[in-house]
Amino acid sequence: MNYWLMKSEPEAFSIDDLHNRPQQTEHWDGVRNYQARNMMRDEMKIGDRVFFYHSNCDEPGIIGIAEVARESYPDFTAFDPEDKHFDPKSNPDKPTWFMVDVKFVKKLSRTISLRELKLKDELADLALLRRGNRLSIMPVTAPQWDFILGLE
DNA sequence: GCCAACGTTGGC
DNA sequence: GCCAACGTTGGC
Repeated sequence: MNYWLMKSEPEAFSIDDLHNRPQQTEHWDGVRNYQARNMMRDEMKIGDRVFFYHSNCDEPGIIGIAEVARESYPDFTAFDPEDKHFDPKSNPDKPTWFMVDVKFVKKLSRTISLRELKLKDELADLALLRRGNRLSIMPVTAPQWDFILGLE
């Protein structure tokens, strides 16, 4: 099993939004970065665990846990000219962009803030904390995952 | 292939 | 709102 961290701006899509979806599941559309796409397309497997991270908000940090509920398939929002994430260069016969479905698992008892994560020597190599990392999807190692859960 | 200009992310 | 750190685009 692999572990991941996925960022979302709560004003756009929060963990409560995920919780309120039918089957508590939603497709993770709109990723338009090749590194993040490759992780979804090639590496994210059913049952993989995901830290749900709220970015661009009052208290950026890990707010809950989700899991991969469906493995990669074409991100259809790329084909819709009305969609914010429309990509005129992508086409359904040879899709450029992929997504997975994620399912709500639980909210943490408290937000583990970015500020707190930065203080921990054990997380020095966490992708989230590496300088300048703006990827919206990042891998988490098993030891990092366990350590972070231990902070709750 | 180089690189300047531009757009986006996201913490602060 | 500011701005650093990117990734992308496009002229050459």
